[in-house]
Amino acid sequence: MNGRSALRLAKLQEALASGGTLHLRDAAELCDVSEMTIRRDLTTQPTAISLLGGRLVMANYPGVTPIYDLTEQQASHYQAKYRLCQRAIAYIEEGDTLFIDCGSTLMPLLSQLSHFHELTVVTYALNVANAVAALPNVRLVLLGGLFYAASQSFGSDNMAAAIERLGINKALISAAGVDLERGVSCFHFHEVAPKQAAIATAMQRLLVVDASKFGVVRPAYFAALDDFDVVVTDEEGAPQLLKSNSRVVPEIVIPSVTVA
Amino acid sequence: MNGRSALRLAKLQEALASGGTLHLRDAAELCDVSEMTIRRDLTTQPTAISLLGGRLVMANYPGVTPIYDLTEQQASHYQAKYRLCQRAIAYIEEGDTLFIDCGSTLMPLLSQLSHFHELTVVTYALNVANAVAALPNVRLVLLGGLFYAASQSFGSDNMAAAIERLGINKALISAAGVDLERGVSCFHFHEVAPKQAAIATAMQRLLVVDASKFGVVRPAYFAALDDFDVVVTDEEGAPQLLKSNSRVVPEIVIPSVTVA
DNA sequence: GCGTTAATGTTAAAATTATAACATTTAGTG
DNA sequence: CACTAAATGTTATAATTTTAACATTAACGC
Repeated sequence: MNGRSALRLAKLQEALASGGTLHLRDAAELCDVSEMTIRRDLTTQPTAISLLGGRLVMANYPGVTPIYDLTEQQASHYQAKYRLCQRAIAYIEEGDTLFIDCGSTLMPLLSQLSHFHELTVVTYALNVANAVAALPNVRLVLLGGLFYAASQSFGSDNMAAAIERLGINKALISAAGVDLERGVSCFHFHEVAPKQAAIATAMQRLLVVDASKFGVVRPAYFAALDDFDVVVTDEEGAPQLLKSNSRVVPEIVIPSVTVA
Repeated sequence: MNGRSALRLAKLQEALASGGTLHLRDAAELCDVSEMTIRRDLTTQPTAISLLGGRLVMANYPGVTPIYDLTEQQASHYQAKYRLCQRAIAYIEEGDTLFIDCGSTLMPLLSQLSHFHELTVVTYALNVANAVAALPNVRLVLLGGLFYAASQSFGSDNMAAAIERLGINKALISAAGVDLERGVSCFHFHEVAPKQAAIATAMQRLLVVDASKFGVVRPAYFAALDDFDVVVTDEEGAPQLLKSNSRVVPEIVIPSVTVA
C-alpha cells in the first residue's frame, strides 16, 4: 500500500528535518515496522532521505550530505580549486576583515581560515556562511535579503549600503567570466551590487578565478579587470591566455598576477 | 608522527568543506595511504570529520549530520515538538508571510511547509534558513548581521527597521520562559529586537512553547503574554499550570490557548 | 650504524549492513 | 467467505565495514 509508505517517509523526514541522523533500527521502531520495510520505502518511493551506512540522513540538506560521493576525479578537480585558494590565502593576514564572494570557488579557502587567531568574514552567500559558522575563531557577518537558490546567496536593496558601513579590509571576489576588453562578469544580476560595493569599499581587491574563465563573458558585468589589485589564478600561462583571447589590449596593464 | 596525521585530516577536511561525502577508499587514495591509516587518524586526532558507514562526512556542518544519532528517546522527545508544531501549522494559510523565530522549537514546522503552494518565510536564524532554503515553494528572506553561535542567529542594529519594512502576516515566536506576571523571555539579548519588531509588525502573533517553559523566567524579557493573539502549547493543563505558577493574575486574560 | 619507537601496512576475524528469496499478513473484490 | 494481490515480515546469504593483531617501514637519538 503506497499511501502508508509515504506516510512513514513523511514521519521520518520530519524527524530528520532539524538535522541529525536516525539509525535504521530506530526508524523502524519509530514507524513500528521492520527495517526491511523502511529499506523498501526508501528504494520504492522518491524521497529526500538517503541511507548512509545504516543511518538515515537528509540528502538535500544544503551543502550537507548529498547523494553523490566525491569521486577521485571530483577530488582531483577539487585539487585545482584547492591550489587556487592556497595562493589566495597567502594574502590573508591575522585580524583581517574579509569579504568572501558567493560561488564554489572560495569554499576551499574557508576551512583554512581556522589556522588564524582572529578574523572577520563578511558574506552574502549561505554556503559560505554555513562553512564559516562552524569556525569558532572567525566572526561572521551575513548580509541578508531575499534568497536566490541558483547562487545560494542573498540580495537586497540596501546591501551596498550595508557593505559600505563595514570596514572591509580585503575583498575576495570570484567571477564566471574574465575578459580584458569586456571586463569581469558573473551569471546573476543580484550579485552585481554586493560585488561592486565590496570592490568600492575594500582596501585590497583580489580576483580569484581559475584560468578556464579567461576570455569568457557572462551576462552580468560588474568590474573592469584593473579594478582589482591582485588577480589570483592557477595556470602559468594565464596572463598570456588572457591577452591572446581578447583583441587589442596594449594599454591595459594587468595587475600583479600571482602564479606559483 | 602526529603532524602528518593532522595534515591528512586538514586535506580531507578541505575536500569535504564544500559539502559532500568521501568514501574511505577515495580518502585513502587521495592521501596516498591505506584506509587503516585514515581510520586511525580519525580515531586518534580530534576532528570535525566523522565516519558514517565507510564514508567521511563533516560532523559539525550546521544542522547537518551531527555525530549524535537520534536515539529513541530523542525521537520521542521530538514527537512532542512535532505535535506542538502540528498545532501551530493549523494557523498557517496559503500565501502567508511568516516570521519564524530562532531556536529548535519551530524546526519541525519547516518541513511541513512543503505542503503549501506558496509561502514566504522571514527569519534571522541560520538553522531555519538552511531548512527553508531546501524548500522550492517557499521564498526565504534572511535578516543578516553578526552571527551568534549560541542561538545560531544573527543580530544587527537595523534589524527592527528591516522587519518593519516587510509585510509580515503571522509571527511565530518561541520562548525559553513564560510567566504570567514576568512575561515572556529568552536567553539571548540580541534576540529581543527582532522578536519585538516581529510582534509589533505582524498581523497575527503566535507564541509557540511547550508547557515546560511555563512559570520560568529567563534573562531577556521581550513581551507580555497578552501581546500574543494565540498561545500554542502541548499540554492539556497548560493554562492552569500557567496560572498556578504565578501569584496573582485575576485581570490578565489568557488569549485563545490551543489545546488538542 | 644500531637500536628504539612511532607510524603505517597487511591480514584475518568479527560485526554490521545489504540483498534476495520466500513466508505471512492484510486489504480489497466478487 | 474465499480469492487475489499488495504489503510486510522472516530468514539466509552476500557484501561491506569495523576491529584487532601482528608485520613492516620510516624516523630519531646516541
